[in-house]
Amino acid sequence: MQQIRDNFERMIKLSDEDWNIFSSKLIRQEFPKKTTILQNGHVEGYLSFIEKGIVRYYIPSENKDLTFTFVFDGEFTSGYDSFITRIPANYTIEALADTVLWRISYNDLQDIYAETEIGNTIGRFASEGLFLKKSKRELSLLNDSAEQRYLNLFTEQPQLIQKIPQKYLASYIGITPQALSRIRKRIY
Amino acid sequence: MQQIRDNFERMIKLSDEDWNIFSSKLIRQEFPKKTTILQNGHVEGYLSFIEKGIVRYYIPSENKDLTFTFVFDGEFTSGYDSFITRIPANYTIEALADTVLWRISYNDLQDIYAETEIGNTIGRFASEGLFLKKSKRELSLLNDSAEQRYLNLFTEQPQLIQKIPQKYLASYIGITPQALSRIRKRIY
DNA sequence: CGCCGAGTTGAACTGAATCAAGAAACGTGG
DNA sequence: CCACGTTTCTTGATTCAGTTCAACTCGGCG
Repeated sequence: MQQIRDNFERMIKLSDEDWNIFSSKLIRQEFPKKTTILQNGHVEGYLSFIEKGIVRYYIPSENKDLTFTFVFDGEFTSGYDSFITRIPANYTIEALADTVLWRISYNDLQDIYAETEIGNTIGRFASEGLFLKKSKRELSLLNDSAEQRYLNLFTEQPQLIQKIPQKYLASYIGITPQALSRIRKRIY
Repeated sequence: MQQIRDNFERMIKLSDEDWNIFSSKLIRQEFPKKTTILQNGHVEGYLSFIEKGIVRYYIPSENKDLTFTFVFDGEFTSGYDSFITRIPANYTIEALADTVLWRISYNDLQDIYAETEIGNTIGRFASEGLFLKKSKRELSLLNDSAEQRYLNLFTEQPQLIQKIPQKYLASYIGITPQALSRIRKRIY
């Protein structure tokens, strides 16, 4: 839990009182490897903080899934568009490794928004952070070649290349597993 | 101005008092067609609301610019990543048509965040909206063909195709002007 | 009227998709 | 802890969408 508070306090000063209100709503939940955290077609009920684990977002499809996000220890995870809009998600979130989440429900978070000074500030910082992440990704998808995007993963997220099956990485980069295999061959 | 208030009130109830505090900080500013709103390399100083006009975001480059965003009447515009982080933007924002903005400066907005109950809520909604926009775009870039992305513009933003030079649309879609010309030929 | 940038068209080229088959790694039950 | 079956990864051949370079047309504006 201290990990979560530290994470917030990188952005904003948090009084003990505000923290107590917020943390009293957090629920700890474990997801073994390969289990589903949010099912495609359901409304996201939680904003979650990852104590430990890896999480993958993907759009399921008969031919092949489209993986578009990974999240790691120490970050927030949520089907955030669904969480905000209360529209069912068109993607599934699963644990790629054994994962431990601290979660706050939608209703509890709304209460905090309404009741505490700090709630909306936290919500704003979370949204801003997610926006920045997506902005970077947009430019990478428009500007960089597939090979460049793969190399970027090395510098930005080395854990990723160790721990995540190539077929998911390939999808995330925006190419087929075959193409990624050939890029790797070319590089080494 | 009423337009801006209406825009906020689609998201949230706004007391006259809160609105007065907020709107007292807004500055009206005009940008003739083809003028620069935010110059590459500068820190974004404003969050702006577009009363009238069209705005283009692009990364300048010797060979060819990369256009990655358009914004229209009735929406917010800002080099928001730069605005949040206070890091100089690596892109330029320009008026594609004669444009009228209502702007709030960074410092004034921070005061509002600090002083009013409603400030952070507004900031949160703005950030959430921008996040949703970028999320959609990510999936479109990963999932759709160039032709599909062009067709999507018809249904989602028909004004765009009328009013914006094809070379900018091509860049936004992620292809060359030549490729877009051929797609158009194929379709009609 | 002449110029210039935008758009179009053609030809050659390239990165990645697709289809297909074999090799390696993985996990599950005996 | 091994053996088997399944999934993942690799490699090859072919096809395709989009790039690049180049030449030409069109339309608007000085």
